[in-house]
Amino acid sequence: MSASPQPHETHELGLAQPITLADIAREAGTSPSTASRALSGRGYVSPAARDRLLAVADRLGYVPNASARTLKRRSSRVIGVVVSDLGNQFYARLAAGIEQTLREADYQMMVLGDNSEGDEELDGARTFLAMRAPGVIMTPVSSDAGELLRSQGVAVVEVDRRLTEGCDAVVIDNEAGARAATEHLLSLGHTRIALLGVDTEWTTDAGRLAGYRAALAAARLPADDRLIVRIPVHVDADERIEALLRDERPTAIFAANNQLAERAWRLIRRRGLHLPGDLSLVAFDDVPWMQMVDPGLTVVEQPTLELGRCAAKLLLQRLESPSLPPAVECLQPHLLVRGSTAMLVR
Amino acid sequence: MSASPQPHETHELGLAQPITLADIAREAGTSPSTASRALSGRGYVSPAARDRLLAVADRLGYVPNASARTLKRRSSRVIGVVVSDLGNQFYARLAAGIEQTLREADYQMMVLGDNSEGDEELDGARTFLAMRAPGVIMTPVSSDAGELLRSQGVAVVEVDRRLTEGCDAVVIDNEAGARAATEHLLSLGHTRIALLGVDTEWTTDAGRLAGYRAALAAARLPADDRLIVRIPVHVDADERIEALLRDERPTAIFAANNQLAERAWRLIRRRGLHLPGDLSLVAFDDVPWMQMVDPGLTVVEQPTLELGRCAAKLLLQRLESPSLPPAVECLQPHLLVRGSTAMLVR
DNA sequence: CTGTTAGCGCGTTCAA
DNA sequence: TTGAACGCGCTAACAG
Repeated sequence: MSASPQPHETHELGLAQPITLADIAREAGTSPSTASRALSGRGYVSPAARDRLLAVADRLGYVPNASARTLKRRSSRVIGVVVSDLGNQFYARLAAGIEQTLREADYQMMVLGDNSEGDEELDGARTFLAMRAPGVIMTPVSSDAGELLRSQGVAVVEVDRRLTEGCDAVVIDNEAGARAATEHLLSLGHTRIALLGVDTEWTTDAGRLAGYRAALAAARLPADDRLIVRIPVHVDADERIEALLRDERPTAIFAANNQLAERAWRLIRRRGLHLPGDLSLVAFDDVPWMQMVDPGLTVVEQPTLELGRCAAKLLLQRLESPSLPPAVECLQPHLLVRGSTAMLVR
Repeated sequence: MSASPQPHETHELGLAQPITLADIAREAGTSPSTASRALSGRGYVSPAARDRLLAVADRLGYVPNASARTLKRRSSRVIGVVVSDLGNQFYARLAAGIEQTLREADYQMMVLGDNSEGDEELDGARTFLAMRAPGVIMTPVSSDAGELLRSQGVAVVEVDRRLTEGCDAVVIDNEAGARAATEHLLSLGHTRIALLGVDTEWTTDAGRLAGYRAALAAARLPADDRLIVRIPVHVDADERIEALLRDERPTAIFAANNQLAERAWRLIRRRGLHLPGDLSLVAFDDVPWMQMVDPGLTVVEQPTLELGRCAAKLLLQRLESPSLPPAVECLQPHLLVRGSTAMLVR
């Protein structure tokens, strides 16, 4: 029966190969199946046997082989997350929100960054397919990845942007946010308001552009196309912004994301222009530096952490009930006025 | 033989179960082993068979089952990374550096955050053990995780901090950096220089403290313990910093990491103090906001991305040659003077 | 160069 | 309540 106590004092310096269910079963004098039931907590095991097994497992530092389990169960506990850029605080925060609710449900998060590149996104999808991830959350670049995933039965939720019809998604009310920003500027007397955006058809950019336009239209102001600067992904924004500053001289700028806001802010400063005296600036998405600079930036704040949490919840729900109709959540941003916007003095 | 062409027009809306090596072998009229050899590129396969196999695999969108492969090979292509806080730009950048060189070597990175909690770090280690990760890179909190990992034969490299003797590591020359910062302050005439650090025995904090002390000693200045504020992890720094500002009034502060620098900066501003007129401030570790605020912060800049790259390289090397003696790389930081430090006016 | 055989570690029948 | 047998998908021996 059970062998001698065997202190087994840690530090098995050699290439101690991992102990398996069979090992602990043998040590506890049961069959592997019983050990499996005891340690995975599914199926009947007598309390006595369970205790014995648990004790042995603990003593030997048993770590279940995730690959074997995944292979058998045909699904892992890893949820894939693919975002545009992990270095951007917006996406980092989004991931933090996701991670938080995922770990409460005992799932592992694995984050990958595409660089807003469809190819890398597709690679990521394949990685998650290979790992048999039951679900993936992404800020979609192209719909290829999502379609591939869904065609293989993995649950997908799109977050921040919405690209695929019939897919779970959680987004921000971009139009409302952009409209609020623009209206704020209009209320301060600005009429030459520039929009700095990304040139894509993503719902984020399209929505923010629409909100900007709507606000102008409501104020019966014509939209001046020269004031609408839409910069393609991966194109250096600085030139375009400089040209705007130099040639068009708006009295106010609405920057549609934190990245563009940063570029604009730096160029404004480099040019020796002052906020808000020479120019007003509003950013979509609040990140820490915007509160630290002087004057602080007026922003459209988004509930970024909540965005992530919500996406994770949606995914979890989908995993439980695959046949539910697709859900789309829309969270509200809100305007936070700081010092970078002021009354237009003429 | 091979069945009818089968267009297979995507959108297999059902729960299309993943296709396996057996599927593509059957379709190509070979045995699974040949298919394996062809697709994994190890072992002899006739060009003809290979082409056929590759074509079928491509057509069917074959994605190898990572779990099965890992189970068989007893090792995965996933390298674990565990850092203190993914939200901190320092760690984010570190991870970016790691990811970069890892992917060049065709490894996947999986990042986990402990919150400078030994427990969470240990959980992370178990996760990677479960996944059969061949190696792990970490900013160590306690040596338990590393020891567990190494006892199971997984390669470990410590980065930023060094905790375990005989372990590969890549660090910054903390002492030199701190000394440069303090000397800079001394050269400006400051004598009441406070140190804001973390209260641990980690090499980062110990090194920075030592550098600070060494500079004072070299200037034949006594170290005033009331000016040395060491804040334990997870303790709110604000109170301690406020007390320092209120009760001790140093003329200069050396903040030993970006986090503490941010807290200090905010409190200084809230108190209505001006940099560098009322107080000089130097930070260890440069992050973007430090250049954006006015005045910009004088910092000890570290090659963070390179730190990550270097750690990954070390790991890769260890994986190739497990028997090499442990290597410890030490990178040099350097002082970058901006506007937050100035001559002491009395 | 190819196919057959066997087994990685685990979970899940099914009988006992 | 337990154990024996099987198979998840892939790869490594070994024959052929």
